[in-house]
Amino acid sequence: MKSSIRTERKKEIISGFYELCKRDGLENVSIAKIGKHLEMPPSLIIHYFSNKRLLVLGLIDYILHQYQLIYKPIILKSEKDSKLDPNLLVDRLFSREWNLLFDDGVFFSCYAFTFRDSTIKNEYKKLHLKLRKTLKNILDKDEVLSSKNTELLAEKIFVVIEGAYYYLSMIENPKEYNSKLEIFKGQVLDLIST
Amino acid sequence: MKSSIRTERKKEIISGFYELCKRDGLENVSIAKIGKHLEMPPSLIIHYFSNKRLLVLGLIDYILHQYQLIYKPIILKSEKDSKLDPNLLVDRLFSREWNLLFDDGVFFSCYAFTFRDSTIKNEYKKLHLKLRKTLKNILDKDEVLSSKNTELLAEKIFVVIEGAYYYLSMIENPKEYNSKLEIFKGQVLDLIST
DNA sequence: TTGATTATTGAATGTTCATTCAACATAAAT
DNA sequence: ATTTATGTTGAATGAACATTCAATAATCAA
Repeated sequence: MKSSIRTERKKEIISGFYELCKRDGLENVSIAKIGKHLEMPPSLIIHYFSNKRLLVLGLIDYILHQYQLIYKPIILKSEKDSKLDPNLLVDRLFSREWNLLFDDGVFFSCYAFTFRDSTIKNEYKKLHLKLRKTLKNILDKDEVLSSKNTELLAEKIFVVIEGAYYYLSMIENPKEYNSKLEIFKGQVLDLIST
Repeated sequence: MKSSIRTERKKEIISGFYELCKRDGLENVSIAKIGKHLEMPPSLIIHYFSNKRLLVLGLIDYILHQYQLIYKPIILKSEKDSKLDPNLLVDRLFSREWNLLFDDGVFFSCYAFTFRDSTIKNEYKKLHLKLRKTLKNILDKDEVLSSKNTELLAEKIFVVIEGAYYYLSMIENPKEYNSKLEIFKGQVLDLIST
């Protein structure tokens, strides 16, 4: 199929774009650089993404997709089990897997676009809403919790996760990282159990 | 004094740089554009900041300084009062003043630099540490709280504030904004009172 | 096999970029 | 008054930029 070449190439370009952003920063990556990195002429990149704005939109799409993947194992786990194990849930919510899925620097650079592009802002919002709903569904499985306001609870848990993500991404020392991590995990467990 | 001209000019340039970042995004601001905006030749900008990296460092310095200003009224208030009023503290911690002090887009663009520049990362960390200490000092004023682990408490409060800042910056609808804000305020009050 | 569509190339476009430089202007120090 | 340091200007540099275009190659549908 011809369209698969197109799809594959687009993926390849975005992935190369992402790698260079990781290395050099979003503001230092040009179409020419991506071309050199992937050994293809810049005109081919323009052929698939007709201008740089669309290329950036493609990158943001990629980042948001990766972002979603963090929650996939949590969803799968909760589908299997009938009962909620709070400790396991919290472990997964705070797993370091996101560090493997996408680079923090690229993430925040993309997030910054949110403030000047309402299309991008809405994509971020849509994703956040979806993730909170997922968490609410997981919480609703628990007999004790389901009698409470799980929507509110999900909101409170999320703000800790997001704060922790921002905060922990600054810390390099593994010991310090883990001690902070335990604090935030405890904070979420307190929310669930009270 | 001659050095005051230098200081004033440097301030003027950073402030113009900041304004353009707000409007066009950090990645779209050039030295030439700043020059046009301030009606001065690009060579004068290079005269004060010898290259673009130093210019960006100047901007980050400015942003971090503004960031700090958010906490100034809280510190002043706590110096005056001998007793802690939790509601007032929370109101001030979540005041919308930061929106006046600096633009979210510029803030996150600068934050993204953290991941590729350890000098910048350390500046951010230093500031965070300082702010947490400030909060701990305020909490220690309270007789009841001072018997608890206020350092831990400050950590937990901060992660909610940082998460809320990230989260709320995406929400434009004032009604939605305020309802979320109340949730997070309540979350911090629960931390203080339990 | 032919014709149409898509993939790929490389050269060319004009613009903007950060930075340098030499010249001149202003103010401070002697 | 003269020297010295700093402020300011505008022109010039070459590199890098996004994007266009015409030409060729590969793949598909008929």
